Amino acid sequence: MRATIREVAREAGVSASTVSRALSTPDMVNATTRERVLRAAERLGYAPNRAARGLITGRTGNLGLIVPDLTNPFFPSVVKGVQAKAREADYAVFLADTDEDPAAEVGLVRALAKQVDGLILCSPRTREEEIRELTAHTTLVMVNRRFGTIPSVVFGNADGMRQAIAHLQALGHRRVAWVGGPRTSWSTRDRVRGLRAASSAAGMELFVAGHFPPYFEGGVAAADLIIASGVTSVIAYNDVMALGLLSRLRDRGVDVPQDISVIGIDDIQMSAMSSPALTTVSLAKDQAGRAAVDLLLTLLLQPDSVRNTRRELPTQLLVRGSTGVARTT
Amino acid sequence: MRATIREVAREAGVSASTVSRALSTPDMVNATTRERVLRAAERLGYAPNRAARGLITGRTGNLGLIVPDLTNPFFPSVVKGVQAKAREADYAVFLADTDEDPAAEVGLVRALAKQVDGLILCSPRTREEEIRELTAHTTLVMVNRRFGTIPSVVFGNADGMRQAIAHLQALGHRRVAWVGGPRTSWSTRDRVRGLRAASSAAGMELFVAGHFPPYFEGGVAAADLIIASGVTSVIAYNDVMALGLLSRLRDRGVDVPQDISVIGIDDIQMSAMSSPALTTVSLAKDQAGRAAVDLLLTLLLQPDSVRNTRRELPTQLLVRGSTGVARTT
DNA sequence: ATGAAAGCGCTAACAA
DNA sequence: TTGTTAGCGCTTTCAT
Repeated sequence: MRATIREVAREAGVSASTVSRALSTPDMVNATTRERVLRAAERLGYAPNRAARGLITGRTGNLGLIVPDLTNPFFPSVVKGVQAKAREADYAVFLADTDEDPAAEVGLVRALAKQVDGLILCSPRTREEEIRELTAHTTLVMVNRRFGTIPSVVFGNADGMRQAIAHLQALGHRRVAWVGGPRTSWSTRDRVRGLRAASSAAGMELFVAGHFPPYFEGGVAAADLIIASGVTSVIAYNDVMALGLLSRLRDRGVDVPQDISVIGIDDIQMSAMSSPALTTVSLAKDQAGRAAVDLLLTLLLQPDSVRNTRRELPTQLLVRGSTGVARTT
Repeated sequence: MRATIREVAREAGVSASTVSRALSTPDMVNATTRERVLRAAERLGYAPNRAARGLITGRTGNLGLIVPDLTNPFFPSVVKGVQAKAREADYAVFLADTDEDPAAEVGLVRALAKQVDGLILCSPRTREEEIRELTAHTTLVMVNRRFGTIPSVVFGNADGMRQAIAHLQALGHRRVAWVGGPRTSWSTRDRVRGLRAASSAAGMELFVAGHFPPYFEGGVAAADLIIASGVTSVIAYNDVMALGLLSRLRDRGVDVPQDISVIGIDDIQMSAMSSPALTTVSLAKDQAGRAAVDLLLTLLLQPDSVRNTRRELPTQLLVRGSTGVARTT
C-alpha cells in the first residue's frame, strides 16, 4: 500500500489539509511549509489517491474513449492523439472497443460514465437515440460525426472531396465513381454530399457505386462495378477499400493509373506502401484526437461555452502513384 | 448526478447497508427484500460508484494496459483481446500508449497504479530495471516477453520458427536469411534463438542480416542485403517488415516467390492482401490479450498461485503466395 | 436478516 | 496561513 496524506502530514509536521493545499493550491500555503510538505511527500513516494479525490471534488481526472474497432487503421491514430493530449492535461483514459456492436455501447458507457469526467465517442454508426441517451449520463464529445448540439470534431470532407475532384479534373478526367462505405455511417453521407457538390461544380459526371463494407473486401467487391461503369477515375470511402480496389483491378488486368486513377481517404500507413502508392485525402487523425480532448476539457471547465462547439479539421490531398492522366477513350 | 445508495435505500424502505448487501452479497438478504431493493435500484437507474467502493474494498475494478505504439498493427489486436476479456469480468481498462518512449513509462505506470488492480505490460523494449521498479507499484503481467518471475504470456516463437524452417526445407531451400527487429526487443532475441535452433537442426544455412527498425522501411532497407547474400529464402521479424521486403524486392526486379521466398511473423490483416500474399507465422494476438487478463485476475484472487505463471500461446504457419519451390541456382 | 456507526483517502467549508 | 470538522458514496464491523 501507498502512503496516505496523513502520513505525509505527520512526516512534515503539519495537518492533512495543509498537505492537500500544498499539492493542489500551492499559493495558499507558506513557501517554507510547502517546501517541507513537498519534501516529505517526495520522501514517502506519495501520490494522491485520485479515486478519493474524485469522490469529493466530483471530478475523476479520467476520460473515456469509445471506438468501434481498433483494428480499423483509422482509430489507433485517433486514440494516440487522445492519449497524448490527455496525458499533457494529466488525465488518464479509459478505452473501450465496442467491437462494432452498437448494442454493447450503451451498457459500456453507463459503466464508464461514473468513472470519467467526459466521454469521447468515436463511433460513426451508433444510433441517434442511443447517443441521445448517452448525453444524459455524461459530457460527450463526438469525433468524425455531427449530431444535434453535441460538440464534435470532424474533418473537412467537403473540401477534401473538392481537392480530389480538382486533381482528377486537372488530369483530364471527366467521369468519376464513388465507392461508398456503410450506409449508416455519418461520414459516408458527409463525404458523398461533399463529392456531389464538388463534382457538379466541376462539371464532372459522378457514378455512385453504392455502399460496401469498409474493409479491403469491400473495395474488392466494388472493383468490377467500377470497371463495368467505364469511368476513368474512382474515389473510395477509405484507404483500406481503395487498396482492395487496387488489388482487384490488378487481378482484372486493369492498370492503375494507366487505365483508372484511384483515390482513397485517410492516409493510413499502408497507403504509402502499396504499389502504386495510393493518392489519398489525408486526415489529421491524431489532431482529431487532440482536438477532442481539448474540446472536452474546455467543456468541463466552462460548460456553457458554446463557442467552438464544433471543430473542423483540414484535409489535404496527397498525390501519389495511383492517379495519373486520363486515358484517351 | 446519479442516484446514490441512500436514495435507493429510501425508495426501497430499507437501510443503505441492506442495499449494499442486496447488490454485492445477495444471499445475505431476505429474498423479498432483495427483490424490493433491486426494483428500486432499477427504477432509479442506480449503479454503484466504483470509486467509492474501491476506496473501501481496496479494489478498483480497473485494469491498466500499456503498449508502446498503437499504430503498430500488432497491438490493436492484443488490446481488443484484453478489452473483451476484461469486459466479461466486469473490468474497465485504462490504456496508455507510451509512444515508444520508455522514459514516459515509469511515470505513467505510477499514475495508473493507484487506479488499477493490476497492469498488463505489453512493451518489449522497456529496460529491465524499470520493469523491476514497476513491480513494486502494482501487480504486473507481461505480454510477449519474459522477465524474472513476472507472470507472462508469450508466443511459441521457437515452434513457429521450426514450422517456417520445415516449410522452406520442404520447398527445397538450403539457405535462409533472417531480418531482425530491434536489438533491444525481447521477441527479436527469442525468435532468432528459435530460428538458430531450428535451422541448425534442419541443416539449413542461416544468414543473419542484422537488426532493423520494425517498420516497413526496415524491410525495405534489408532487402538489398538479402539479395546480395544469395539466399533463396528469408524470414522477417514481423509482417510489416516482410511487406517492406516484398516491396523493395519487386522494385529490384526480384520475383517472389520465383527467386526468393519470403516469410513474415504475426499475420497482420495486410499480409493476406499483398500480392503475392504473405506466408506468415500467425500469432493469436487477441488470445494473448485474453490470456493476460485471465492471468492477472487469477493473480489478484490468489496472489500465491505460482502455477500457470507463464502461458505460451501456439503459433501457426500460414502458407500463402510468397513462398514457393526453391530456385535452382 | 437488518440497521447504526465507523471509516476508506481526500478536499472544502469554517474557525482560529 | 493553518488546523479542525464534516462528509463525498460506499462497505463492513458490530449490534440487535
